[in-house]
Amino acid sequence: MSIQENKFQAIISHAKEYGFVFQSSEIYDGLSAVYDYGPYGSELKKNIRDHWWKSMTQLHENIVGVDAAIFMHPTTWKASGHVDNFSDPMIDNKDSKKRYRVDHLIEAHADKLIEGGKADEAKALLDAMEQLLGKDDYAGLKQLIEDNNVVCTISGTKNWTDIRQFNLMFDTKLGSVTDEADTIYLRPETAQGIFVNFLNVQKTARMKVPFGIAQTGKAFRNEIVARQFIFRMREFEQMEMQFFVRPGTEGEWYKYWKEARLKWHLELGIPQDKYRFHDHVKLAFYAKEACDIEFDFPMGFKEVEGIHSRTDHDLSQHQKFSKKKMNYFDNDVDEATGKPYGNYIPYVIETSIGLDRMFLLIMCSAYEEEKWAKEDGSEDSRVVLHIPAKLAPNKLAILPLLKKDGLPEIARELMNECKSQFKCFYEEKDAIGRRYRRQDAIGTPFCVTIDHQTKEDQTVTIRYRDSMAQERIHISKVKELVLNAIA
RNA sequence: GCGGAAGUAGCUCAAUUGGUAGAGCGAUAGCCUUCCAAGCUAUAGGUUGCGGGUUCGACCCUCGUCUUCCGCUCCA
Repeated sequence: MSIQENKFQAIISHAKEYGFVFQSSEIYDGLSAVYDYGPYGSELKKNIRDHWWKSMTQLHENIVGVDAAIFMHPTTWKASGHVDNFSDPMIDNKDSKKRYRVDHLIEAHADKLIEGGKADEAKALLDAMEQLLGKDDYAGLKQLIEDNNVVCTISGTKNWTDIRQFNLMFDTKLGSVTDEADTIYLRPETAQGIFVNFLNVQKTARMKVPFGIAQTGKAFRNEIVARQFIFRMREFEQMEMQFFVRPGTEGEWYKYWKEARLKWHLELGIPQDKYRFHDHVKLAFYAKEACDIEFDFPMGFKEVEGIHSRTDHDLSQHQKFSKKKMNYFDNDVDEATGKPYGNYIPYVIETSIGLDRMFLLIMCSAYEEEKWAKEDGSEDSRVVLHIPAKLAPNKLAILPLLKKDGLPEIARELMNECKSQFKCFYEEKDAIGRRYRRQDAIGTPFCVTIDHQTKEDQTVTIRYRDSMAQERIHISKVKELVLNAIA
């Protein structure tokens, strides 16, 4: 195992040990690829979400939010393409370990038959396949594969597993009487909740193109292999913003958001060399341009965020399936014609970031094991999370040096003054150094210590997490100092 | 999903060819302490992942199962 993988394991252990992330339902042996956030994890996650939300909606006058339901009308997913594109029967060859889509496998075999001059057999095979696929008869399909001696191109054997359905989407029943219930899906992406509300939002918030709609929320995907901790989960949270633009301007807006989103990451103080763009070469059929922002995780560069130029595909699809006009009337004057741009379906630039991946990014970026020599020559060490102050679960730890002589009372006063402004942590137990270490381990950027001198001149020691430096400041300056750091 | 490895206290690990589990750290409650972990005392915490089998007796042998890790496979 490499050093990098060891570091990843250490981060996962640390996340559990200090109440950031637990495996779901751990007392029942866990649920694969599902995780829970603990006390500090839920704070950090909320802080990341809030920071993103604020940077989108508060700092952009032309972006507003929605909070669409997880349940959506089933037709939504027909329109989006998720029903048809992500529910394929799959089969594995046990010898080569290669997995095939059943239809691809049989079609490839039919092609070979045609090459061999057996067009009739090929047609019969494909017809039989269509029939069985239509009935979802997997046993029949497997029989068909075996009867026709379909072999794996790699191993050359026909040692097949049973056919399994791969469904990207989870389904459930709406309605209390199951018999009469319709199948509905847990959304596999939040974006469609924005698209179906496009006109509601545009009209009620009186938005003019170009404008954006932001949303954070849970999404659900059945992953074939879901590993790597919270990087790939079955239940996860997205932070998406769909930006609606006039057709023809999508290129410049794509460029704008590509730069703006990277800037958002860098402003958190994370080094630029940990990031890179990955421009998609193979584009989805509806996309004009697409790229990922990748981060250098311990397991390599991986996607954190995607920026996609999606044309008018989604809105057009919803117009087609819902039979409701998705037009926007643009009153701005086109200089070329001297007339308003008029009616059109806007094009969309999407920015989509995984909240859980951003959480992992922060943890990986922040985690450090430090070692140094003390004055007496012995070795000292600590584990510290250099979480950006504005995202840290606790902002300030308030620590009376001794739990007597009136020091706790002064500390409590400071606590009461600060706790409505930002998250504080109070502790009077154990040696001061140990208390500092505990706060380092959960990423608290500031500790303040109240001692006897505080009683004389109202100064306290403020201790900085990253440098471990200490300085004395007046107790009345503490709140301001922290507020400035997290603004 | 396939193959390999592993599962003992919150964590890291012990337990002599099978004789019904211990330590350190951590936690909690005190004590002592005037500014960077590892001072003192006490307490809590384990049907040895779970379920069968062999045996007088299983943490140890065996089968199944679950979970995790590694490799492969899949991934709008």
